[in-house]
Amino acid sequence: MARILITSALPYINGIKHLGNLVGSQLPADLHARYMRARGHDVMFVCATDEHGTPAELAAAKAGKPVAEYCDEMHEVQAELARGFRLSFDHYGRSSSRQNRELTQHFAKKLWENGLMEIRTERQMYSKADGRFLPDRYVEGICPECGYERARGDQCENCTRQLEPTELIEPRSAISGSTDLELRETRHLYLLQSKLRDRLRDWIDSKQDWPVLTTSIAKKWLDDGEGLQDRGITRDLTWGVPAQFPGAPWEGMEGKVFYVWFDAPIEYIGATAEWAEAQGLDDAAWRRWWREDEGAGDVRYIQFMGKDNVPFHTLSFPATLMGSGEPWKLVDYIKSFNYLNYDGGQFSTSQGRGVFMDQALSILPADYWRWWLLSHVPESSDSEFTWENFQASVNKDLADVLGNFVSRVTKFCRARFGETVPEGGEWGEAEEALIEELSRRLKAYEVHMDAMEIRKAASALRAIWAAGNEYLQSAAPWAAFKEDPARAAAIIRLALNLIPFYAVLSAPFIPDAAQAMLAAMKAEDTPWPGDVKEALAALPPGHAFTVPDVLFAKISDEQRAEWQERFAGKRE
RNA sequence: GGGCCCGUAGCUCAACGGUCAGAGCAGAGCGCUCAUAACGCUUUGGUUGGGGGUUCAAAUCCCUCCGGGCCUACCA
Repeated sequence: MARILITSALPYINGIKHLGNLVGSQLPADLHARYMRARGHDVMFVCATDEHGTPAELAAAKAGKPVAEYCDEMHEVQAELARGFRLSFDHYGRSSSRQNRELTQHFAKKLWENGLMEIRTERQMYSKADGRFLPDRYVEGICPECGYERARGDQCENCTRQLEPTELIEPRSAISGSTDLELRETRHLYLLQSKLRDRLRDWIDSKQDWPVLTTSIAKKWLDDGEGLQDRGITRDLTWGVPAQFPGAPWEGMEGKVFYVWFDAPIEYIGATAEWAEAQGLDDAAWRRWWREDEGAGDVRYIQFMGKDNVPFHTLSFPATLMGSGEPWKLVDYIKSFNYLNYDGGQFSTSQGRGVFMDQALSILPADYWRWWLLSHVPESSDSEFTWENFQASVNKDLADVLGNFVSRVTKFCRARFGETVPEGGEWGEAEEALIEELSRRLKAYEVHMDAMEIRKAASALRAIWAAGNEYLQSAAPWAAFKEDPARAAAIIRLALNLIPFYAVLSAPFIPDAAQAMLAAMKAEDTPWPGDVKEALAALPPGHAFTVPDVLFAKISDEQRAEWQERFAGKRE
């Protein structure tokens, strides 16, 4: 039994996420966690809401609430949606937790002691009307290059030129519109990543099995221009982890907080600590997942994230862990994803274009979305959601191939033999051939699932479902029943046994339907199949079952058209 | 400006430089009738964005053009 630590990129607290966000980290992470648990491994799967930073403060202000209260509410909303999508976190934490605050300050202390931080003075735009320093992109003005009137302080969207906020003509606050801005000096802690460049490069170079998408982004940052840059890791905000610790030697850091990108990944550890507390366990329980000197030596750590998150996970966070000088567990494998597009364009939170997690669950059960999203996950390049494709995939794969298989088998048996597994008859060549085929396909499925090749795994799973229909068609129990009822009984006994077999294999993708299949067959304790032949004899003659309700209803053309219209843009 | 990625059948996607470029869906034909008008079998369909080059051999490597996307470190 292996020990596997799985983390998904943290969803930002600010608002409900769309399906592109879901499929880019949390959903594939859940698939892997469920699969590994099913294979008997010891899994720790954590995620959390990422709650600090300027956007959270602004969103709270817009909602007219104190930021802490806003985060309390939004955390619960996101946690509920995660449950709705059946994301099987061992713990869904919060980056604003006590545990994360303590860990973040601990790492800062160690980095300072190890000479990897320093205080630098810089000048930054301050808005008197807003009473806050403005991050570059929160300063707007006229682009000095092209005259575009809504250029941001980091870059002009129109001509793509990179800018400094001070270059903008008639600069104003993007928050209030106020033009009462001034440059003020402010002091910040910098993480001296440049000192860790060689260690980071050696570490990246040792990861031969990482996808190019991951290593190329990391190397770009390591080698581009003057190489890896030092990063400011504090901000002039009130909401966040105070840039302090007892006895901190940082004069002038009072009232400042750590930058959200510094404390957010530390919350992976924090969430595990929160888990221990919630379970009533001591610190050793979580440290055995994270400290190589306290039991994490045999842990395999896998991170799931969108490609935009890669630099922080290949460089910044490892720099924090390495720089501490303590034996913290570094990631072993990073599974990163491209983007999911929506019907010819991008998902857009601001324009309400695309389907958001709450909306998705309001129109269809989680399994429909899970199946489509996972079987089309953007692994090798950006992929595309269209309603036509969604409807076709769900109707064909889930309703026709799998759902209808369960229906035809259970109903045939009920009509001819009653609601118990029939006895009599022998397995012959057709059954041996099926077992051989399923053994081969199961092996392929496991190989792809182990390798996190999700689309290939989905395809292999579908082929396993289809094999049941092929078998039934050629064995034709309805014809055999007229001549040789015992033969029909043998066929149906095998077909009934395929249902729990399918349920167990499918559970990582479609957990609710799998549960319904197992419940109908009264076989909730079915384990992952070792030997296919044995697995298909698990339900003995005389075993009672029930005919389940329709597992997957089809999506009609009318529904598809309505949803297509409803989610085209401009969310109310 | 710099860097990276992508472009393959009507659609969504596969293919270590090496058998006639594959699969699912859609389309066509046949079969079956247990089932959610479901299932099975057969089948149509591609000058791999254009052009050039390297090679015994190119979807794959190189150059170039066209089209689309991403990143560029203070949104996260």
